[in-house]
Amino acid sequence: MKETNKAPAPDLMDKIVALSKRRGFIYRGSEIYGGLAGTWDYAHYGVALKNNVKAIWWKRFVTDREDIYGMDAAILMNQKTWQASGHVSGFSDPLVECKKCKQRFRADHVKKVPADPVEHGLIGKALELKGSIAYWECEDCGTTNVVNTRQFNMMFKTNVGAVEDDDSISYLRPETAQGMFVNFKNIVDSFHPKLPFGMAQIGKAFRNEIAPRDFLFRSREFEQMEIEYFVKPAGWEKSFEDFRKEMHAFVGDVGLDDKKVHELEVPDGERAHYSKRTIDFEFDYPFGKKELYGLAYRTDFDLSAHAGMSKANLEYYDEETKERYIPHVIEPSFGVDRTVLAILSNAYTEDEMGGEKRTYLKLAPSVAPVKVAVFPLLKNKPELIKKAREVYEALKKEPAFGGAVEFDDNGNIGKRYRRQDEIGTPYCVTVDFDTIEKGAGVTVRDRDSGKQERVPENELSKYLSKHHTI
RNA sequence: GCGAGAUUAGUUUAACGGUAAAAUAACAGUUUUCCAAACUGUGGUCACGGGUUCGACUCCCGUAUCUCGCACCA
Repeated sequence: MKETNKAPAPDLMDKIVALSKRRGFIYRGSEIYGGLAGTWDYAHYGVALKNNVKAIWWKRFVTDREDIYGMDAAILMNQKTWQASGHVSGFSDPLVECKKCKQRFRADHVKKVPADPVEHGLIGKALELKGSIAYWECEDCGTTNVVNTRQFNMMFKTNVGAVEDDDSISYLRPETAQGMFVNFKNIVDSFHPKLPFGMAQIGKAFRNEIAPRDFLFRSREFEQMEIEYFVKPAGWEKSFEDFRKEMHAFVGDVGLDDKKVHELEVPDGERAHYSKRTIDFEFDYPFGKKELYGLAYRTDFDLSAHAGMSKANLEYYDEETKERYIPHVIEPSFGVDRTVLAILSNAYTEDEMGGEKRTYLKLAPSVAPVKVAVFPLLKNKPELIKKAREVYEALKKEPAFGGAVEFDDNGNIGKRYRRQDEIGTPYCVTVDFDTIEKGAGVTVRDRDSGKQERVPENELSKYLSKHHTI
C-alpha cells in the first residue's frame, strides 16, 4: 500500500470536508471540545448515505445469495481471540528512536553493536536501565544509542468487569473478521452448510492509529464489511476469482467509477505471513491512489489458530470424501467509511449553470440520501403549496423511495435546486401554475443536466422509480 | 510520539493594549411564474488556563485541539 500518486487537486479534499459539514453529512468527532483526531460523526445525510451502502452490500452478499450467513458479533471478545489471531503480539511493534537525528526504527531491524558506555556518554542512561544494556547504531547518522524500546500497541485496551487485572483485559476489536471465525462452529451446527459457504458481517472496528489522516480514510474508529468464505483447500482459486468479480460489481452498485479502481497484486514478502494471495483494490482518492478494499486467501490460518487456542474442534466433515479437515478461507474485506469517502470524492463536481458556479454531488440514486425533492414554484401562493404537499406526501409513502423524499419551500426555486444539488438529490419535482390550472402535471428536473421534463401526476412515481435501483 | 505552524460568527477572512468587523451562509417577512435576484428585519464569534497591565482578543507562559512533515499502518 504505497502512495504512488501525488494529490492532483490538493484542495479538493478540503472542499469535500467542508461540504460534508455544511450540508450535514459528516462532522468532526467531539467538535465542541476541539475535536478528537481519528473520529468522525455522521449526521442525517451521511447516515443515510452510509446506510444505503451497507444495505446494498448486505443485499448483494447475503440476502441475494443462499450460501452466506449473516453475523453481528460483539465488539468485545475474549482476549484469547486476539492472542490466537496474533494481534496481541503482532499488532504492537517495538520501536527505537535515535537520540540525535530522531529517526525511528523497528527494534528487531536495527544493527546491534558492542559499545563502551563511558566513551559514548551513555553511562548514566545505561545505569538507569540496569540489566538491559544493549546498543545499536543508527543507520542514518551513525550515532550509538542505548536500546530503549517504546511499545506502540494499535489495539484499544479495556477491562471487562469490576476487577482490573490481566485476566479481565479485553480489546475493542481491531477487525471484524475474528467475530466470524469464533462462530464458525456455531454456524455449522445451526445451518449445516456444505462447503463452500461463508459468513458476512458489518460492524465497527478500532485501531489506535498514531496519525489518523485524510478525512475518513484513516480513522481510529471505522466500520468494515467483511466476508469469510470457507472453501475446500483444493480449488480455492475459483472462489477467489468469483469474489474478485463480485467486488467490481459492488463498486458499480454504489455508483463508483470502476476505472478509478485499480487492482494491485500484493507481491510475496509484502503480504501478511498467512496469506497466499492478496489483491488490494485501490481507488483514486483526491490525495492519491490508496487502498479501498482487499481480497485475501488466508488459508486455514485463522481457524487453525483458534482450534489450537480454544481446543475446539473446528474441522469440517466432508461427506463426499469422508475426510475431516479445517476449511480454507477467502476474505473479501470492504471499508464502509472508505467507500463513503470514495463515493463523495467520485461525486463531487463543479460546473456552471445559469452563469453561476454550481457545486453538486453526482451520486448514484442507489446511494443518494434524498431520492427526490418536491417544491412549490412559489412559496407565497397557498394553492401551490397545498398541491406540492400532496405530491410530496404521496411520494413519501412510496416504498420505492424508502421515505427519502423532501419538501422545501424556502427561498426561491433556484436556491432550492442548488441545495438539493449539493446533497446529491437526483430529481427535483416542481408544482407550478400549469399543474393546478391545466392539470398539466409536474416538472421533473434532472440534477446533472438541469433539464426539465413535464410528467403527468399519476405517472410520476413510475417515472422516478424507473431511474432508481434501491 | 518528535518537529514546525495554526486557532476571531456555520464558513472565508479583517482590525485593534481601551465598545470586535465584513462578506457569505442561516432564520423571519415582503416580493418573485423555474436555477444561489432584490428589499426589510433577526440571531450568532475572540479554543482553554494562568501571568504582565488601570485595562488583554491583542503581549508572555502553559495546556488542549487541529493541520503539515517525519515515523507508523499487523
